[in-house]
Amino acid sequence: MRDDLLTLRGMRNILPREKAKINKIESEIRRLFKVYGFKEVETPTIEPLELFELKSGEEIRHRMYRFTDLGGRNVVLRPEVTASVAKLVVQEMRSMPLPIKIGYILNVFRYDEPQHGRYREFKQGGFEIFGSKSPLADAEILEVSSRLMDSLGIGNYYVKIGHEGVLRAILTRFGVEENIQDRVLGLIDKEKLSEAFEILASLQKGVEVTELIKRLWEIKSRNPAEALRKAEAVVKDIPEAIEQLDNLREIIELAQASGVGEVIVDMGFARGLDYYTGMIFEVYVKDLRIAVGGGGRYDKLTGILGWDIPAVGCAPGIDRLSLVLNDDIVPKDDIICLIISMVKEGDLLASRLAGMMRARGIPTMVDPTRRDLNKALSYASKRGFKYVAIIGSKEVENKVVTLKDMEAGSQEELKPEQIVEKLSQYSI
RNA sequence: GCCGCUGUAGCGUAACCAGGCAGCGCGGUGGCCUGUGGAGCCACUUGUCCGAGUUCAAAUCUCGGCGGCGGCCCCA
Repeated sequence: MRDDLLTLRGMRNILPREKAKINKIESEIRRLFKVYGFKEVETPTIEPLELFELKSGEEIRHRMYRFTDLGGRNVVLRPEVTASVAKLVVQEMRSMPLPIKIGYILNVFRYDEPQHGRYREFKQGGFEIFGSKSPLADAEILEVSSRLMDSLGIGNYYVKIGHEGVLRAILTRFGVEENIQDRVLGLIDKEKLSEAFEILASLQKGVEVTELIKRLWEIKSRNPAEALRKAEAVVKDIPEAIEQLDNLREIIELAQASGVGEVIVDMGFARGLDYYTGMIFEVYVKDLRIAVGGGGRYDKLTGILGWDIPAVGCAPGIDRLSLVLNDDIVPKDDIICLIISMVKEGDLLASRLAGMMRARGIPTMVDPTRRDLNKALSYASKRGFKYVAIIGSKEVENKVVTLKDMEAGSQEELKPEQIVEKLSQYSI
């Protein structure tokens, strides 16, 4: 293989076994689209650079595949889908009744260093609800994320949940501007608290705000009620923050009522995307360090694009789900019968039989090689086919086909119609 | 962007530490064997990631690049 033609770093070929798992995950996601009323859409792979400069956050921004197209436009391969879908809704769906529920399954591109579960091209599913501020919408997003895990048979997962509104309410109370808030939350997200505090200190915001954030940041618990109680005690003098906490409590209660699995509340949790305004979460599988999905509320994003409606959504990571999925979740599907025509005069009968089988939906293959019967049987054996249909000069003469059961080793001479009938139980 | 491990045929590996003819298994192709001997036998197929350095001699030692795997960061 010429090494200048090798697959690019971070890109990969997806082989049949892996692809079958991915298909399984996608079909579960599409089933949930229908069960929950999300309409699937597709957005362009290439978007204007500006779309993601707006609110996607520093982390994603400097990992974009960006280039100038032949028309001189600054463009990127989408690093995420939410901004595109928000734009789609603003651009195309202004006359639709709210709420608008949109789903997607699309590939995205980020120029990260590849490692376990991280590629430069990967696939996300997505569930987005536009036009509702209600905690019911937040809870539904948590519910559908959780339901996907259940329906894929992934039991050992938990949801890490936080709320950017609480932190933002505190910062707003102390007069910190929004773009500074984005930076501070970004640093808190990276657990670089001291750097976040340096920014606040340089703005002369006093020690009180850093103290509040620090105490809030320390609250992490598997017991949501307990975490919320502690958080309330911290922000008791800031009504706007209390309001946000109440919102989080309501969301968690609704989510648990609908059957969301284990929840861990983390008040110091922020996310790298700047557009989040409220509840945020990530889904983790135990024993795997990386998130298999995430999401949150982003009430300001569509406003920037020209239609001010609240929104909440999530994105399951299809490749990462595949990583934790057992191979045996996908049924083996393979050819049931290999038709071997040993002489040229048998080809016509072979074609006729193959046509009849396939019309009935029986997975059938005609051996196209005209090799020794031994080798053809060897091929069928290695591939695990259930039956071979042998057509030689003897069969042509008697207008029959020898059907051999590869597992039992037995065989019988049958008319083509009889073979179709016998194997019709395998039709798909 | 940073760090660690690693790189031998299509795949899996031996030889590497301690420099001296690159070997094996699987696969693939062709042939032999009257059409079921799903086997066997024979033959063929293809390789030391790239580039410098040390050396009489480099798959082996050194350096750099590239790739793979993994970790940090971030996420999906």
